Amino acid sequence: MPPRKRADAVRNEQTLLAAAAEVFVRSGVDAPIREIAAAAGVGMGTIYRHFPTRADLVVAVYRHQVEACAEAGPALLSTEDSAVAALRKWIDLFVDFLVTKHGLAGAMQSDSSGFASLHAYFLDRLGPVCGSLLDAAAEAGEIRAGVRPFELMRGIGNLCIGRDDDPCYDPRRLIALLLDGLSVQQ
Amino acid sequence: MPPRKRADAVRNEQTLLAAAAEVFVRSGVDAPIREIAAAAGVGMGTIYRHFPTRADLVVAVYRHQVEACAEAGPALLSTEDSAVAALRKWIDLFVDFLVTKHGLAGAMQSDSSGFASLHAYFLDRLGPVCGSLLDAAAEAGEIRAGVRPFELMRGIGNLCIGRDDDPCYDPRRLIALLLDGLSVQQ
DNA sequence: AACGATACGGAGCACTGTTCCGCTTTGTCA
DNA sequence: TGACAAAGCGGAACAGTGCTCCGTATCGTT
Repeated sequence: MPPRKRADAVRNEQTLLAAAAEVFVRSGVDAPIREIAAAAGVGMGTIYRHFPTRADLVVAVYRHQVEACAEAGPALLSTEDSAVAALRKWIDLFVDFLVTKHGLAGAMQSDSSGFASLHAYFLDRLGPVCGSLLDAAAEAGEIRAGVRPFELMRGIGNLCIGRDDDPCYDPRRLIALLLDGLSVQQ
Repeated sequence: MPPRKRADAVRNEQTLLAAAAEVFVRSGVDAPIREIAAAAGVGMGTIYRHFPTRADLVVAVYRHQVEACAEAGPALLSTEDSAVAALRKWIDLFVDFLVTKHGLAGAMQSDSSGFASLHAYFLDRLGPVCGSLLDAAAEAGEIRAGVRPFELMRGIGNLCIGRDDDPCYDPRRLIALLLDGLSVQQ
């Protein structure tokens, strides 16, 4: 059995995951390793030790983000003033996460089978969370009922496609529109 | 009206197109500029003057290859011993060309409209050439009749997908099989 | 406290895209 | 033909990047 990991190693890994996620959102998944290292406040060697290839890092960030996103759902629901506010904040996190996700798809041209399993994991983990946020907001009468979580997630995902091509295209603006349309009415 | 191009400039452009095509086949469309320049026996500055961006170069090579491929059809038919030999050699050229084509698709993530028109050009120009080779071989009784050119081109194109991923995957071997199957029988 | 084992940092190397400018070749015009 | 702009060429030089390697620092254990 392998010896337990050193405390600083675990700490660095967490820091890296968080920093890389931020950098990916800001500069895309092709951001220079140096930039990620700087953001995390570690040396490049540290990154390469934890994540030998870029794909390793992206995958790890992906899983980490799925987890964070999943945990944020209930947390926001108990923190925010209204269910719809929680939903909005959650979707904000979700959009950040999609950047990594789309970058991942690009970084995985070869191993598309591994990607499929990650995608399944993503749906299983996040679908219920999104569902409970929707339910809460619907029960509170803040949005219309009957919106299916997978539908919404899929739609938001699609709105986020191709964001790099055109700096004038801001998915968040459209998503905001979508959410406004969700508000109960008619 | 712009002054006529200098003789050495046109010569260099042709040399470059031919050299780049070779290098693309050997090293992919992401081959270093230096490598292409060396293969063509010119300086890097020359490449950048003729083709400011990599996409420009790839597109130019693409058109050049389509043209060469189209002209090679009739030429092979009159040079080779049999129609089927001409067909085989032509398909060999065609496969080389597909490398550029697939690389092009990758290099054109953004401008997909331009890509579509190039693809149409490709079909219009090469379909009839392939058709006449097939007809000649069929008439000579060297292959079975009834194979549609677009079908064959499409099939070969698909066999060439994903060749970089796996060094063990050699599309030409499969294509040879396909051609053997084409030989008249039954 | 002492001492391996483990992990860290970042200088250094290799390779790449891209620019820029002195030099060469070409075409033209007297 | 010879001279002379203009057009074109080459490749050194710069900047940015991935990745390695090893001296140093930190950790956990005894």
